[in-house]
Amino acid sequence: MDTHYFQAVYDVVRCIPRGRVTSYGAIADFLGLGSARMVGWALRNSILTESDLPAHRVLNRNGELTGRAHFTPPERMEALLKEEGVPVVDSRVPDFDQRWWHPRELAEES
DNA sequence: TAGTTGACGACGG
DNA sequence: TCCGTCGCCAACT
Repeated sequence: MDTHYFQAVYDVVRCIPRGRVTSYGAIADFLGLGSARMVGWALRNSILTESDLPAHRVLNRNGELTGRAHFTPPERMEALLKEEGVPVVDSRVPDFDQRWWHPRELAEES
């Protein structure tokens, strides 16, 4: 598969700090993909090709774990977040605002 | 080749 | 504030 932008998405996801989360829109915005759905596509594909990717740190803009259905088992996404100290209530991160991380911080660091 | 789908988000009523 | 609709664009059938 020569979809280079998939790799770009993986790179960003891999850089998300432990205990922090981000949204599909933030990644799409940072990479200039134009659509958050592209990020969803990349992440769905990552389940098959990038098993070590911390995809559980990517939520939708409401802080909901909309992608958990693609994990095996689905509870794994929630478990991984809790393991990192991120509270999950009813498939959602209550303090999403405070834990939200924008890829822009990555560019500012380097 | 064309139509449908999808782990989303912004906007208008 | 809540809900429905539309746009985004690549992959799949």
